[in-house]
Amino acid sequence: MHDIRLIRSNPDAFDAALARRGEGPRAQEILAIDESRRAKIKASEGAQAERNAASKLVGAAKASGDEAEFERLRALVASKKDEQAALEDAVKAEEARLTGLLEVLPNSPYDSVPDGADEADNVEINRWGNPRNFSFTPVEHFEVPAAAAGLDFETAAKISGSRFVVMKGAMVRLQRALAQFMLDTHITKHGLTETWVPVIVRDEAMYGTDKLPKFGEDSYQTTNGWWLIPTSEVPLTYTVAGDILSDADLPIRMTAHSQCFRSEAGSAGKDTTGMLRQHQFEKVEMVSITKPEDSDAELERMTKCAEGILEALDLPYRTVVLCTGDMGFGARRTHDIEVWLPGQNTYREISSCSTTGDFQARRMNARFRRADGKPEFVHTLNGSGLAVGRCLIAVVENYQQEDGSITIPAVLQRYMSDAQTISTDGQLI
RNA sequence: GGAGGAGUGGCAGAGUGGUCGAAUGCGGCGGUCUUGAAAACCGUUGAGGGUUUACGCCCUCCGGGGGUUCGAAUCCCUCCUCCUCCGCCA
Repeated sequence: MHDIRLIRSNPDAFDAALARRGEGPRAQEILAIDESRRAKIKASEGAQAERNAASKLVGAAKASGDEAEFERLRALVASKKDEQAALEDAVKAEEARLTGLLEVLPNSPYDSVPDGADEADNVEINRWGNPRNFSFTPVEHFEVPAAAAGLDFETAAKISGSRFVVMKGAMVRLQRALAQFMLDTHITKHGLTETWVPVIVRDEAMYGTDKLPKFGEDSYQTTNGWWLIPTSEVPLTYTVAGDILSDADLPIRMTAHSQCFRSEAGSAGKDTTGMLRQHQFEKVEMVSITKPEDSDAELERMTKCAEGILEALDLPYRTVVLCTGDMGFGARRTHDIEVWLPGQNTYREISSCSTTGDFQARRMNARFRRADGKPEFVHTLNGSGLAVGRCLIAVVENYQQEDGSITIPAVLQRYMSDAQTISTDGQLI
């Protein structure tokens, strides 16, 4: 949510930021409503003050036995009450209009974010590792025999439909190993606190993390109105909703491993083969809550945490800063990490780390207090560390062998009974 | 699922129709005392909004929403949350 005072104090900057995200100017319209809203607040409060004053005199008139005065004041209070009620309704209507406008406007990008229309305009800021030289033509993950032995899309379709998978044997073991390795690394090396959260949440949590009202169709809702989380960013970030934290509590750094659910509305026909884009997938998420002055450094730190996982797995990647046109709704700056997929002969997104500044904090009223200071909004950041399913794909494709087997990355072997290979028929050896 | 009970300031906890944004205690902050600290004593200490150059003034908030009343923390309705007991259950 945008800060109305900021818009008031610099409407041109607000519109300029919107323009960078491809939105038309809105400041004039917003400020007109704001002005009308404030005028109505003034009128409403004035009527309320008069009502309060008269109301105080009623008791005194009654006590002194002045029945005429008592009745006169009573009538006055009653009329002021009606007047005030009408004015207050007008205030609420204006506030609803204002909120309705603001809550669907995307966050303002930082100056450091490159302008651009789509992913073609993203700017690479880091590249690590060299894609392996294959003595054969590498194939996609679902075509690698050792992986194909454990991936069953037909059965998944029978149970649930398209964009689901049933995994068996070594594949699931590998996925579990990856998640464990990511969590353990974040906990022991990166200092994040492992957190376990609900995957079913209320409206408020979705709204507070800017998934509602605009992106409801991207997520699933239960019949009683709860939402299946599209990412554990939602429950993790919402842990601090409504709180006034002490500055000594910050930063808060959390990590969670959870199932994520996405309807993938609008991506029909995209990535339909394999398990790159699923309705249900696993993700290890990182969320940080910081003081405003610390969030830029925290984004760098978080990005490094995610990159560290890929480096430990010896998977080549590049990191890009998303341009204004490719950035998500709530982000001020986003780093995407793209892992090399030899089967697709390209880099594909495996992590996205964003700072929202105080955008989410305003929506969920998450604040902190410095010694002797007034409450201030925290900054919130979120990032994948990493998408487990996509990491599984990356391991399969990068570690595939000519005979159809898969070599297990060294750091994962201890999670897989010290096996070194997944054989062509899907056995650990 | 059934039956009860409860949600008040950072925390604990009074307040059951007006003088209550709210006693008291703890905690925090400032001060007196002290070489320093502790103790004791004194003072101070919620949030949001409107308005003002500013000092300040005004409005709202006692879990959320609605209602009764001249007047609501207090009465009524409703929702949410927590607790206790029973039932069921991973």
